[in-house]
Amino acid sequence: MFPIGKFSRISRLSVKTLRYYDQIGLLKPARVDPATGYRYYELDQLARLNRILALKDLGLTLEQTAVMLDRGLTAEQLRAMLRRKRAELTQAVHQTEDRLARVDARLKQIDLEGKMPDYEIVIKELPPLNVASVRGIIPTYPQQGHLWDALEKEMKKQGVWYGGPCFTRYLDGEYRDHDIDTNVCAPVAIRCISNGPMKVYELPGGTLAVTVHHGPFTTLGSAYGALLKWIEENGYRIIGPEREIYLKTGVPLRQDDTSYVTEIQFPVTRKPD
Amino acid sequence: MFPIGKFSRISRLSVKTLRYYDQIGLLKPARVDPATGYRYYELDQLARLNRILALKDLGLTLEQTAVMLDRGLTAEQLRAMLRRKRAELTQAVHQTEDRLARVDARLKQIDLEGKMPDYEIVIKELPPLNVASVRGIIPTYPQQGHLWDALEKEMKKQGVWYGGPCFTRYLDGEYRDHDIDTNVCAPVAIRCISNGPMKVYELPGGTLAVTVHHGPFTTLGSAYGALLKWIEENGYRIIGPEREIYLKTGVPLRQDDTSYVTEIQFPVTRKPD
DNA sequence: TTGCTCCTCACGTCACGTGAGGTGGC
DNA sequence: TTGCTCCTCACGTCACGTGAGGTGGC
Repeated sequence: MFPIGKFSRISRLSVKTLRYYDQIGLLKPARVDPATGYRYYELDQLARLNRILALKDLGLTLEQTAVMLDRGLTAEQLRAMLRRKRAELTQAVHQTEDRLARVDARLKQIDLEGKMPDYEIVIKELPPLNVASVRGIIPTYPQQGHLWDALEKEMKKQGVWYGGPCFTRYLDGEYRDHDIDTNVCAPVAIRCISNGPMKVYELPGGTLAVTVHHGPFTTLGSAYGALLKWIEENGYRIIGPEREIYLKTGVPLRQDDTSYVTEIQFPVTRKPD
Repeated sequence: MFPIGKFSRISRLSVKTLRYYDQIGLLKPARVDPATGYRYYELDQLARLNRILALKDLGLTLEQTAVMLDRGLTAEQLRAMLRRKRAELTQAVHQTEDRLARVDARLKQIDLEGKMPDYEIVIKELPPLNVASVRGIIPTYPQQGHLWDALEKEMKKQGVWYGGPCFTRYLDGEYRDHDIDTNVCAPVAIRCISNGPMKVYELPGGTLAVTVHHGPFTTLGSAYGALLKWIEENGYRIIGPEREIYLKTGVPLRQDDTSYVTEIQFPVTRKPD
């Protein structure tokens, strides 16, 4: 019978850890002196302790470890648990590798430009979104006013309110400086219906690479440039039309208003390695 | 000016998160109503928020993020910070991959044998250890009694006490069944000196693959087998003589006492990928 | 007035580590 | 008696999430 200190030296676990394992019922001492509360362990308990450490080492939580040790698991349950762990770990490896790639991209950029980037890019998961929208071909980017007018008119007619900031989607799938296939959108509650040029549908959710541009529309190009470069350098691939979200604009709309705020979103997916 | 709920929807961060960032001073609202405590944010703050998320995304803690944003860091400091992060992440990837390999080894084993292994193997880091020891060539493993006698005699003469369980090291570096180069050791406090056959020295610390055998010395072989198999399968390499630690023995020593407990340790290192 | 939004505690998470303050055993 | 070991709280960690209980604004 070893008091906790000796058993700690034998097992090379801290006394605190042994007490904690006692507390959560993972490894109870063989005997506890009822008068003093002293814990006494047997060498036999090293077997269980080693099993605990081995499972912990595989990445199981202490609770999962307790379950595995105390409910006699079948080989099949064991396999299932380990397979789940395997999937988790594989994903963790990928996530960390992605992160590493982003750190590397930062380092490279600092070496080139000696400073933090002008645009911060973030990956976000967005839920699906119900929108009312109007689609049309516009001669140049600034000339989309009539699409907005048509959308607003129909929304007013149906008495529908905006459920968030409006945005435009560019559907060509490549950069064009004229005759651009454009889709102006307003988030709405679900109770409005397609009518005339206005279509109501659900935009699917998913993974988006996002940045925010503070400044006039005339300099939006640099935000696009930074975002596209980032997507390329970090091993993502664009899988759908981008969205340009007008977080702050004004009436009348001016192309060179420096107080405007615009968010750009590209749906992306990781390139396979 | 947006109250916290609207700003939450724009930034796609939870209200709780925004309040938390306020609390730790990472992102204060542009204005707080002194009467109601209501928080109000400006769109301008999205710039800082995105910078925060981007740095968090690289794996910095919120505290490190705050440091980077608030102390104007030089490009050099920035680089240093990111390099440290890089090293951390690289190590994390390796650790997770190792873990994955261990889970795979388990799965394979379950497929083969349909159960948990008889021996649990754990990797441990041990500190250096001062030992008194006697070395000699013994005809077979059980015949090491005279080495122990010599060690005990000299320790008694110097009045030295055992500082932990005794152990044997086998120095041949390969398996032999006769004429084994053997080193019997007792941990001691530092204040004893080499004399005659007894040598005092410091055993270096390091990484060891460890298992515990519960049973007689006659079946120690299966513990060795399991441990060596594990080392092979998990991509480690043996880099020194193993230690056989006698956690529980008896007087007189019996080869077939089933209550004995013995720990086996192999110094190892990861094989390079 | 009714909902909705906002507020501030307080507690939980995970696997322990770090004291503080006190007692038992040789 | 002096050290050493052991004990039990209580609190901290990290980045929030989850209520409870209450108030402000339209």
